[in-house]
Amino acid sequence: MNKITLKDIANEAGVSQMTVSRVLNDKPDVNPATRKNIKAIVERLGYIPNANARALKGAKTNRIGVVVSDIRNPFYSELVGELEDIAGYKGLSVIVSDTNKKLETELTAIRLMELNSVDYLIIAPEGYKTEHLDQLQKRGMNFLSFGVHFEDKDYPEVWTDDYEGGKIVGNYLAGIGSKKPLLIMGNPRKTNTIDRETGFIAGFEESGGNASAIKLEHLKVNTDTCEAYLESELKERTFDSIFCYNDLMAMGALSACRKLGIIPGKDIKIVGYDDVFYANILGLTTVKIPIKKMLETSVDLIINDKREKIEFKPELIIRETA
Amino acid sequence: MNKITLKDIANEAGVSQMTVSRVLNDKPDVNPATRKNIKAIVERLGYIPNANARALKGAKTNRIGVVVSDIRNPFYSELVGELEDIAGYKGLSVIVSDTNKKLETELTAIRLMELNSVDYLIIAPEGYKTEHLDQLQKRGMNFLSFGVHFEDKDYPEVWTDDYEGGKIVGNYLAGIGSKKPLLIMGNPRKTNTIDRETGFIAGFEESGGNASAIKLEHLKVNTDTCEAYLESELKERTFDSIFCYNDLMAMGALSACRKLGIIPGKDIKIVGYDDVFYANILGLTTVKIPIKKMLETSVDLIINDKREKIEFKPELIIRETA
DNA sequence: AATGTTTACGTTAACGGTAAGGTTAAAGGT
DNA sequence: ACCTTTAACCTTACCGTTAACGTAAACATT
Repeated sequence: MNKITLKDIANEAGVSQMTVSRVLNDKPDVNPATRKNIKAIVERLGYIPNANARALKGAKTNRIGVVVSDIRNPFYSELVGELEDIAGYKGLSVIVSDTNKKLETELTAIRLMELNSVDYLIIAPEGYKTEHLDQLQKRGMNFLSFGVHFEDKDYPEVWTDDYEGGKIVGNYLAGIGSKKPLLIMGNPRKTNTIDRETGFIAGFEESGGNASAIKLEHLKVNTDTCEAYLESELKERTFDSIFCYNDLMAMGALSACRKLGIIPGKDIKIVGYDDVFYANILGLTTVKIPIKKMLETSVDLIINDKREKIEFKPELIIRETA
Repeated sequence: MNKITLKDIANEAGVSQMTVSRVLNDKPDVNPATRKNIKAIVERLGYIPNANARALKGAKTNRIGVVVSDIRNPFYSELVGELEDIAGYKGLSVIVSDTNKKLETELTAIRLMELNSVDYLIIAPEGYKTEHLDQLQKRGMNFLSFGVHFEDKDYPEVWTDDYEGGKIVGNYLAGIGSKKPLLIMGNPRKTNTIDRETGFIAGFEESGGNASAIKLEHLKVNTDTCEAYLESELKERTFDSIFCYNDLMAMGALSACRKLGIIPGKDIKIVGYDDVFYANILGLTTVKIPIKKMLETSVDLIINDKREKIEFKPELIIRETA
């Protein structure tokens, strides 16, 4: 690769490297004329400062890391996309890593981030374990937990009220006359799952539903859609509505319906979670998470080192499937 | 952040930094016993080598960059996801940047990559301009153009035959009796667009269609779906099939159909391009691009510095919408 | 005229790692 | 017993940048 260094600029301008460095970092103690001249040379030669050398000196790298569990899940790819927008405006590079069940654990993903010396780190924690987050905190990493709330920890966090999210769905489905809902949830050890479940049950009862009629299933989330399961299950019709842990699973349900000739919204009610872009395309009723605002808040918190916990509220988006 | 350095390991082991370095890089001239001991200490202390210092010395950073135009487009997020899988196995970190029309151009994205001293760079070029790619080549960057074929350039490339892709759709739609197809394409200056168009026209005629009946529209790609356009257009029914530049646009068409009560596959034929995950969910007939194989090939080419151009063949996936 | 003050630089050392070359003690050869 | 070889280290210098400190000249102050 091309190697234009500070030295080259300094030689060209007839000054020391330090003076160039000062110009580049907008520091004082430089004659305005010299400054202007150096800037012109930098421009002309197309000099790009070496981020590695900077990082080595302990200066900011302007890199922000995100750890997500599956970039192919639209919720996360939208998250990354939004973050890139926001970060871009602030001159930050985004480094993405997904934990991707196969080999990599969240821990190795985090190591990767440290390796690349990110200034900030946003983690959408997959699990319920917090050891690695505790470690991060001890080591002084400027990170934030996104989407998951750890009651007893003092990490900075930005998340949505999952209990409330479940509840508005429970209220709604009971309200439109569902008697036997099926909940297709994800990992039962995640607080997100538990909150959405218990919220749903509470809401369903509150609006006159019979909680004991609720059927609960825990399936793998992500790209493993619940399609296969549903195909067999849908035939028996032991339920009249489905509430899915996320839109991806709901899309699996929609797909199964289509194959079986069951019309969502009419024959069966289906509700997802996340309000992903495709939910709109598909007419999927879902729970919207204000991801853009949450990310703006997250970036604000993290770059200004505000150690706060901020909860957002979800919102029911009613479309055609329920 | 925690700062365990080579020096710390060296002190602990009672050897010089260089010896530790040799162990870490699997180089010779170290006593097996010493090597074992050092490895144990490294493990125990959880030492992570500083990638910046390495990069500064001109060593490999093990970072691979990808430049895509919109991570929210499932084609690209799947691309990134696959790449992370492949790269992960090889111990590479992936740095993502999207060019994201708003501010950032492809050029700044590329600069970002240089800034972060990636060893390799995969670019899915948005435009038809090649100056920045030429520059990259001159500067000796190890990059590869993904998905776009530049006939007269000698960049390494991996792409699919877009002409063929358009042609199989043209053949197919004429074959199932479409008389008046509508093509909804993207940027008319991209070779991808042109090839898919001309391929379609050729295929349509080849299978007995009347090419002059084809209606052609160029709309913005990406998240700006063609929904609004279609809603008004679909009412008049001046066409009996739609071939979209990509699945995202086809999903917009599907959505418009759903809102207007038009049944895809029955009332109108719809074909997309890319065979994104959601195409399967939606039953969308589309053209499949062997993205996984292409990426494996890309990574192989780029890390082994093979300067080749490799073309892949697309495949028609027939589902319910056509 | 001698002494502070300010401005605009330059010098040095360090960040953490590695390539290149030097050093030492033991082993081997004659 | 002396020389050569080799294994297994160590030392030095440098990658590009910047913090901290140093300094010379210009100007102001008494």
